[in-house]
Amino acid sequence: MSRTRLGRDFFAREPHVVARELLGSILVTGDGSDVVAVRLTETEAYHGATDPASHAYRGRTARNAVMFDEAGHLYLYFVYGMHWCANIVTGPPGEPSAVLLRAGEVIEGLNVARARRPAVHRDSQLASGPARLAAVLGWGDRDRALRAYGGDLCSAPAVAEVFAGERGPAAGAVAVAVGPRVGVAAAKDEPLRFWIEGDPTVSAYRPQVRRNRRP
DNA sequence: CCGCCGATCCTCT
DNA sequence: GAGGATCGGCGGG
Repeated sequence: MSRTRLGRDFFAREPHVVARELLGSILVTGDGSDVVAVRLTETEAYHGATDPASHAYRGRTARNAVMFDEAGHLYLYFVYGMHWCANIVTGPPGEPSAVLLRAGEVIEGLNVARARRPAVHRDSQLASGPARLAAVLGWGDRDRALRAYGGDLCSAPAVAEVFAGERGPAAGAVAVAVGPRVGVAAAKDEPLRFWIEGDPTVSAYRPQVRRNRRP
């Protein structure tokens, strides 16, 4: 079966538009016996320099430089000292916007995915969260992530391998739900998180909580 | 099922 | 120094 690859034009639009239309599309990594394909079921939009929750809010740095680059680039962001999250740069051109890939359904390479997520009991939980999704795709630890990007995580080399899906909102096949983003303290009530209504692979909602650290 | 908590480390203040 | 775009384990109801 041949799949239509999403190109730069698809990604070079407002992040909330891309985030919504990305639902149901298929992200593929690996080759040969390593192939894993995920149908995206949950995304979040980050609106460039005007969005206080965006990593580009305080201007360009070495770490967020890729967000100022061309739309379509997939990059990994290291969070909480141990997890990686996959994002795709979006437009409009000149604005450092991005879409965070929050969850998906593994539709190819189930055994590879299970091996990368040994603690999981139900397949619907394999990629039901941004760091879980990244792990399933092979970017769950530092070595793998570095290998995937040739040592420079902040400048992904190419347009992400994302293909149009048949079970997405574009085909009218699913209902899209919208709500607040997860895990962000700033602008936390903005409805910029999109997911496929009723899909079991969507992550459980965890409202942002501020916690005291140990003394 | 729900809520709390520790782990872990890099970046920017 | 502080504080994350998180996850999984544990304890209680």
